[in-house]
Amino acid sequence: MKVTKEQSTLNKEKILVAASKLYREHGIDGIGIGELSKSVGLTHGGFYRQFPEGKEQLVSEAIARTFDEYCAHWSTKRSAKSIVKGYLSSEHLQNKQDGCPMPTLAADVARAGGAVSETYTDGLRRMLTVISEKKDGDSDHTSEEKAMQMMASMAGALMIARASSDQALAKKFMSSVIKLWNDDTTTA
Amino acid sequence: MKVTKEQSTLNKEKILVAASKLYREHGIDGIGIGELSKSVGLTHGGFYRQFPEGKEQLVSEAIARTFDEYCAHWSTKRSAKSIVKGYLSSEHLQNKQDGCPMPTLAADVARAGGAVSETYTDGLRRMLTVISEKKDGDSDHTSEEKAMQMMASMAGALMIARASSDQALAKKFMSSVIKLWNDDTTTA
DNA sequence: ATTATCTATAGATCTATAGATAATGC
DNA sequence: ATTATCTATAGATCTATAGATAATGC
Repeated sequence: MKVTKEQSTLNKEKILVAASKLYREHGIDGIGIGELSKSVGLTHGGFYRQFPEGKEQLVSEAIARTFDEYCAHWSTKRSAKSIVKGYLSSEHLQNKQDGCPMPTLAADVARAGGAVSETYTDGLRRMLTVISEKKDGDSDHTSEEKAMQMMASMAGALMIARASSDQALAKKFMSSVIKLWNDDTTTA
Repeated sequence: MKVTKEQSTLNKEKILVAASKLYREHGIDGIGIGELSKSVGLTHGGFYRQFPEGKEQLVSEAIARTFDEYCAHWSTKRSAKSIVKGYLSSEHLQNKQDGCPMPTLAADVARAGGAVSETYTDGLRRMLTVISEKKDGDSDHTSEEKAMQMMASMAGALMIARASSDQALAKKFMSSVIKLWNDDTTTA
């Protein structure tokens, strides 16, 4: 039953990766410790050795991982505009589990508060930093204010689009925000 | 035990009003039939006569009510800009239970799908209509595209602000979007 | 007689813990 | 000897249903 320390670390990794995806897909309350453990081939009893503080610890660590991953994805993009275009794509619309943690988890985090909210806030700051390092018009960086406007409008549009049962309406919300930043001429 | 038909209708109203508020505050999975019934002084057994199709019916009807209420609130505002200002206020930030159903419920609805998503989509369309009837610069109405951009950016900013444990960061997200629409000079 | 509500309960969850097990790592 | 995991279980939920109750409304 006992496994090597290396395997044990690997098991914790597997739990975090699975949690990160499953929380984005089904919400923080949508997945229990039992189902999560089973999804990586473990039982739920052993979970509490890996996460002695229980579910809140798991959620915090999984959210930190999710922002790591998502910031790394943005880092590969050349400009803020290309981030917006990729964000508001039908690929991202249909794929919650590997997508941005804002439209999927922000409401859950607002309800959870505590350590979860602090980890999340740290992730938001990291996302802002990534955008602010992108070029914007003449400037070699994007202002914090504009980065915030972009994040809010992208996250809102994708979240609304996912809630809509009307695909045409969903696409209109997404393309309206793409257009907002394509037609934009300010360099704040 | 049996009450008058009038009282019975009133009881259903009370359940819907309570559900509308509690869902915005705690999420759709955050309140059970038992707790909801108790909050209006009923037991959960009688719930299924009022809502024969169960929780999904309740959620759909409660969401329709929420949009009714929220659209009525917007209708009292003079301009699209005044809607934005009221939306991104600390009052709205702190008061989920009477606030807009986009930042609180859109992610839950995306997960729920089905009839809930259809009711929600209808509500989104009604919100668009209310904004589009507001003046915008020279024009006596606001374009659908601009209404969508406003809704997405407002909903995103408020949702992110509520998830943030840093109040200063929360306010910055909100004021960035207020500024986006105050500095705006286009009339699409 | 009809029916709105209540009581009681079934069957599935959920988080968390206790103690057993068995392999690692000293 | 230590410890990562498993088994079993406690105690709280959750949605939903069956049948009892008692007041309405014919």
